[in-house]
Amino acid sequence: MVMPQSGEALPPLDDTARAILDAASRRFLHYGYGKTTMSEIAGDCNMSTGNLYRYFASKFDIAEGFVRRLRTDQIQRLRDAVGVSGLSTQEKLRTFFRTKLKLAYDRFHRRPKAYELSQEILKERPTFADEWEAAEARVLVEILEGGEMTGELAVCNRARTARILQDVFFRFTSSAVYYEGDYGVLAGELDDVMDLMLDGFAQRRGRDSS
Amino acid sequence: MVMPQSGEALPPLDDTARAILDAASRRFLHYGYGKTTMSEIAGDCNMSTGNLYRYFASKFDIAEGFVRRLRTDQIQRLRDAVGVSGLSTQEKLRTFFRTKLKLAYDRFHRRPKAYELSQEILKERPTFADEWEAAEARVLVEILEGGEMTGELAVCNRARTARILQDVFFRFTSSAVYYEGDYGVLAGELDDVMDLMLDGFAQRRGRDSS
DNA sequence: TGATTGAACGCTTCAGAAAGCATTCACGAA
DNA sequence: TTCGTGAATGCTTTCTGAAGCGTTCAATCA
Repeated sequence: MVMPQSGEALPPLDDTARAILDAASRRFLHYGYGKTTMSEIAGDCNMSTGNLYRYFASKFDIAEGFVRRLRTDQIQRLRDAVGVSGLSTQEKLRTFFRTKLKLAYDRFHRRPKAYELSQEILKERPTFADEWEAAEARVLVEILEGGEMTGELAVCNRARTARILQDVFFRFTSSAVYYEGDYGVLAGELDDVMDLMLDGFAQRRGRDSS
Repeated sequence: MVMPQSGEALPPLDDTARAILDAASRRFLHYGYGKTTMSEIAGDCNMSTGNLYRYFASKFDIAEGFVRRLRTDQIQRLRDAVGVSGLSTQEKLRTFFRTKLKLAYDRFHRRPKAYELSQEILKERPTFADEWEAAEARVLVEILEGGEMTGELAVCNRARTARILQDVFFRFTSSAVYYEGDYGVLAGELDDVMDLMLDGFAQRRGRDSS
């Protein structure tokens, strides 16, 4: 088996690798990263510590694998949320960011260990963080594309527009806010921002078509 | 003399209090909060440590005083920047946030100790942080008022709009970004966001006047 | 009476020793 | 050749006692 390198895109996981990740995930969720030891993970899988290193380059990489799953799941949920039929492009954009806020807020309050670990990994591995942002941007670009096809939107540069959207809603995906903020208030502010945003798009469409 | 309580709005400072704050500021800037001792501050002012507590309730309150000065200065700079004559309302809004980004970015890189201390105090004293946000919002509200008077803008709720603006540009005032981000890139993204924002306002004005 | 002092108190930080843990590697089993 | 082991290694965290520092207060000064 090829030793996986840090940060590289993983091929579909081995059974053993998956077992390791499962065991580690359980422990990370209950006790957190710091309070989980490699021996414990190995013990849960009935193997020795040394063998873990045949499947993951380091403990931190196991954690990255854990977060990668969360991330994949989250992107999928976002896709599902905006994929329901009958949504206009504007509704899709709103749903996207509402859902993202809700998922982040819930995870922050209901699975603090998972949230904390995500933040840690995203901070230590900028590449990985970029990967996630890019994956989200891809979903946004698809929404924008859909909007252009139906004529609901006129966007000159989709990737750039996606980036702008991510900038604009940054506050609602930034942990600092979750400590204090009541969810309802946050969601309300998000809607206000979205309204202004959409008016901006409307203005641009109007200008282009004139 | 009345013992000042933590967090309360300070009356214009006593000469002695100002001397303490001056001495403390010098030390905070050079050595940081942690490496500055109360004896050193007292020594610089030719007084005993005990006497410091007649003017400030705690070391942390001295630091708050220090940050309060920075904040006041920053608000003044923002006012100056948007106050130059001949600026349209849209240019004022752009200037406001460009200036804010520039000030924060510069302080982060040129006076890291001051930046760090600001962050710390703002985190520990939510009330104080709110005060700052409110002061900024006041400047924004004034800009918006000006825009309404000249008919450049149509805003239904000024305070709320100011809040939306603060939300939208949150990313550019959030420290996480300064580590990595090149200033030019950040400023460019800020402009992109501002363009969309202003289009949103334009759309609303158009809709109202129709 | 109001301002100031500096020693005393107890919490926090720090240095150095001890323990624990991530990681490696030489070796064995399938 | 692949998978797996578990003791050895050395980095990191934890522990503990001592030093340092913020804070208080009874006493002194003007």
